[in-house]
Amino acid sequence: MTSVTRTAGAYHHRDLRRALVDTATDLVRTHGPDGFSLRAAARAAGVDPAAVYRHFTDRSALLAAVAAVGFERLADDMVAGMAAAGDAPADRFEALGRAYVAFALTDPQHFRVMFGPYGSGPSRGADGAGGPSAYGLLVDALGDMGTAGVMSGPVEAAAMTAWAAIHGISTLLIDGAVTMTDTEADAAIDHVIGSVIRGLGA
Amino acid sequence: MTSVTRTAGAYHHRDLRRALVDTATDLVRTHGPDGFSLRAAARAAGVDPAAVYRHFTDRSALLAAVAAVGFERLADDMVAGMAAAGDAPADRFEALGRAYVAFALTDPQHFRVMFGPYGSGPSRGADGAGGPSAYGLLVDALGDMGTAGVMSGPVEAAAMTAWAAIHGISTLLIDGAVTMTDTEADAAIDHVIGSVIRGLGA
DNA sequence: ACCTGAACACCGTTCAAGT
DNA sequence: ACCTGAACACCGTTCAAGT
Repeated sequence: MTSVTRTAGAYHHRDLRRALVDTATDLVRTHGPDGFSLRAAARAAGVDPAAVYRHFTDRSALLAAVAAVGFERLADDMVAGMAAAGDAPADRFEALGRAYVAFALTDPQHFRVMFGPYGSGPSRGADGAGGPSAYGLLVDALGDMGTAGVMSGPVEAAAMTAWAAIHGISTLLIDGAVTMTDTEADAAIDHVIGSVIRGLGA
Repeated sequence: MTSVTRTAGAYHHRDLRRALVDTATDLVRTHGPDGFSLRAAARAAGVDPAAVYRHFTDRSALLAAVAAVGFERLADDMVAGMAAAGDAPADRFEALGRAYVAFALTDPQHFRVMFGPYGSGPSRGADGAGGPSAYGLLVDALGDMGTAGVMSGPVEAAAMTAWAAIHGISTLLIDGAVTMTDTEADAAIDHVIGSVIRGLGA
């Protein structure tokens, strides 16, 4: 009898909420926010569409959960990039910026949901996983640069400006606002990141 | 008899294509790209949904036309801002940047369509009205700065970097990625534009 | 407590038919 | 040449009903 090993509350799904977020994330990454549907996510999870409303208030709440997953992954990528970059604050900041752009170019659809009308921004990433938020990492990296004397001025203002530049080049590239070859795009990324670091200079 | 004054081919609409673009633009500006529907645009224009396909291949083609209207308006705003700013190249560039951010904050839904998966970018603005494109204006303004000796380096690279910063702060502000008061937002815009101009400095 | 089934008011798109 | 009308396969959301 399998009923013996069955854990309580695991009749249809051990964790439908988690299953829905996982399948929704996959659907968004492959088909984009517009191609994504609540019904398709329910279908992929093997449940009736109405079952989704037991765990999310509506379609946009499910997309917000997908966005939160994205911010956790982005923060992870930034931490990994900084770890590989070494100890020099400017190097660590550059690695953080490159991880940000790389995430956007690797996973444009996910990135779009994170900054679309759904996800409530990068501070959201702190919830759930308990890790640092993407924005917190940026502020910390700039704070380290200030301490090391390779940056001047208030950290918050510098953070907004640096973030705007890095976010801007990311969105321009993934939205195809400008037609570029891969090598041209790399040069543009280099130029933006170099310009940001020079702009922060003490 | 009214039939005497009727012009040829004006039975149902003098220009259904234009009427559809106008109503679609209004719908996008009030309800956003997601709230917009081809059927609602047809309803507002007083025609059957199927009639839209006589003028546009599909829903996204209609949205692309809305985006093109947006790029024409953006270029107009930039020209007006520069005209009011005077003759100094750096002042004119600053006015251009401020017009860009102001457009995004005033008409966020339209701005979103322009840079979403639909509109094919700002170079599109050159078509139709015959006016200059938003990107062309940016490149020209930077070229003038180079001629005046207040900017160094290649224009194309500088244009991408400046555009990224200005576009970035625009999208971060309208997507609510960071929560700010109006005065904080103004300060952030000032900081970004100042940083861009300083970064261009010869 | 959690999920199903059927229903409602919408979509985008197609195609034959009207004028 | 341009538009209508009806149809198709989808949506998001709600609500009574099942277990």
